Amino acid sequence: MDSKIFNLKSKLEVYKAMTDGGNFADCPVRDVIQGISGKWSSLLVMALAEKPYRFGELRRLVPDISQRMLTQTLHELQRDGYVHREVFPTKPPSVEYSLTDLGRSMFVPLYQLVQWAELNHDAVRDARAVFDASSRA
Amino acid sequence: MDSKIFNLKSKLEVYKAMTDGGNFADCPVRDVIQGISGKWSSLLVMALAEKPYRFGELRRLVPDISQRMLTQTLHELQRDGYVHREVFPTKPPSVEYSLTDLGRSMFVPLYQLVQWAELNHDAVRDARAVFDASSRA
DNA sequence: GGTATCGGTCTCAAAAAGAGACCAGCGCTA
DNA sequence: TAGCGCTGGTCTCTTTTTGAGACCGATACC
Repeated sequence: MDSKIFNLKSKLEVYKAMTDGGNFADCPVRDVIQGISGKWSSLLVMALAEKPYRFGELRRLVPDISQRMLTQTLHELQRDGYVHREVFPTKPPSVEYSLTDLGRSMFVPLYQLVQWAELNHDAVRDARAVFDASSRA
Repeated sequence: MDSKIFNLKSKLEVYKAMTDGGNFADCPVRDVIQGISGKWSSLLVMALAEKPYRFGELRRLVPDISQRMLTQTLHELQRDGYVHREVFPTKPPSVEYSLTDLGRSMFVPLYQLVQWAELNHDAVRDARAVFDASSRA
């Protein structure tokens, strides 16, 4: 455990949490963050924050997700406790996905980040344009 | 453009923003979110929020990132305008990475999310344990 | 002359994701 | 009654992404 992070006397307690006091690999905060930073996770949470959706509805709502990844991402979100899955015994059976209390709680800071993205996507797009122009030169 | 999202009359403006009014594939907000939701992006931003770091320092600070992914992720963060890369003409040349104003601005909501993760990783761990136990049964 | 540091790139293998066929069970319709 | 579609998935195959590690030139140190 010869990590440098303790010697730095960082004032960012959360950063220390994210590194588990020097242990970057098996860190709980990184574990949680990586669970919600998947390619489709945040989008599905944003969708389900509005109202519960059924499997097929989500598939039509997000046309560019494969059925395989929709199943898998919902499964992960359910495993981590963000999403509740309920099967209704209709014919054919329908499955409804909804946010749990934990999911709604996580939605609050996620919403902040998405708001930031909405306010700043022009800046990011401009930065990319500048970068691409200067690297072509 | 026969998306269902407009018919839903969602009250979540940000969700509409994330879906670009029904266009899920080419949406600016999704574009920005996906740029910062990579496996290593948030961790590197958290590290650089503390202070600037050099390439080798980051590599030692995050031992489980490959040199290839460190290069690539820093490159993407620089392209999106979050990170500034400065080369110092020492022998051998050293390269310092630091957050830009845009990066520090994005750090604010990211920090909120990481704080949430720190406060709730027990709940997530418990949810996983319950889920795994019930799926083995 | 050998070895180490710097910040990378290159190649190859492994893992993850995407595309699309396929499934059972039921309702509808021709 | 034969066909077709809808449900929520799984299975297989291909393509993309990631990881592991060798290699690089220039320089400093011993």
